[in-house]
Amino acid sequence: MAISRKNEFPNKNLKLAEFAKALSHPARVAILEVLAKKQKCICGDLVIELPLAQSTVSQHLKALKEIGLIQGEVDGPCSNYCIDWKVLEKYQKLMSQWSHQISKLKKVNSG
Amino acid sequence: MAISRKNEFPNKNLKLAEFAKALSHPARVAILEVLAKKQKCICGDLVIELPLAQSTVSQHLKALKEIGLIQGEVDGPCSNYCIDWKVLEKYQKLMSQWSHQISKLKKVNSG
DNA sequence: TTGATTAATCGTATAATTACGATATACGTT
DNA sequence: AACGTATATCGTAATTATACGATTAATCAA
Repeated sequence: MAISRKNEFPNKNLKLAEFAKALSHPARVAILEVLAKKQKCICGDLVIELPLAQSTVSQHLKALKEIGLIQGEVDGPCSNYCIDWKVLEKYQKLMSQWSHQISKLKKVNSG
Repeated sequence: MAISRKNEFPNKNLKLAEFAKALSHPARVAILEVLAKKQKCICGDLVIELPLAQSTVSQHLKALKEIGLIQGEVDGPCSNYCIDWKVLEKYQKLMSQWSHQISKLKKVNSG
């Protein structure tokens, strides 16, 4: 992809894009839904629910963890995953504010 | 990426992921912002505003066009781009509903 | 201690994304 | 007709993402 130019964009855009990227695969959307429903669960539960191999699910979990949307605590041989609501809500607010900002500009222009 | 498994996920998740993917690069977020502000503009205007080559901007425009978020109409040697508000608002609603759905599950579990 | 279970990581293959320059195409102007 | 302008597309390179099997590591049970 040659050298990335992402850093030359404003930080707010970067943050929004980061969140969007986390949701840009249906598996990660599904993982967040399952975690929200079950409050917490282990990787194996997700492997049962999703049409993906264990290693692939683990990879998606890692991606969600890396931007802070979920946390994993070791519990014996398992890892209990759960949503970090504070972080998720921060990103959701960012997305919702962006949506409103965009929509407001529409009204300004058409009015 | 081997064979994609995306089609094995529910359609609602696919649609959300599709929208998220469109916003997963800060350049595309910025393009939508500029289009919202200016109501419509040509590719050259965006090239001035963004730290990217003309061909790269054109590629991002194509991606946004392919999922229907923007439209482009030929106007002489230029192309006038504008947001398709109906489509954008449909996606925004999907995102907002998903956010609420997730947050509601949090309350159910913690209450 | 041996064996079973769970999940993270490694290695790897393939595909998609991002970026740019160069070219092609289309239109307007002179 | 010839030239300039605007942009889409092509070709290409580098990077990142997605997917899986195999291995490793860690824990628990017998």
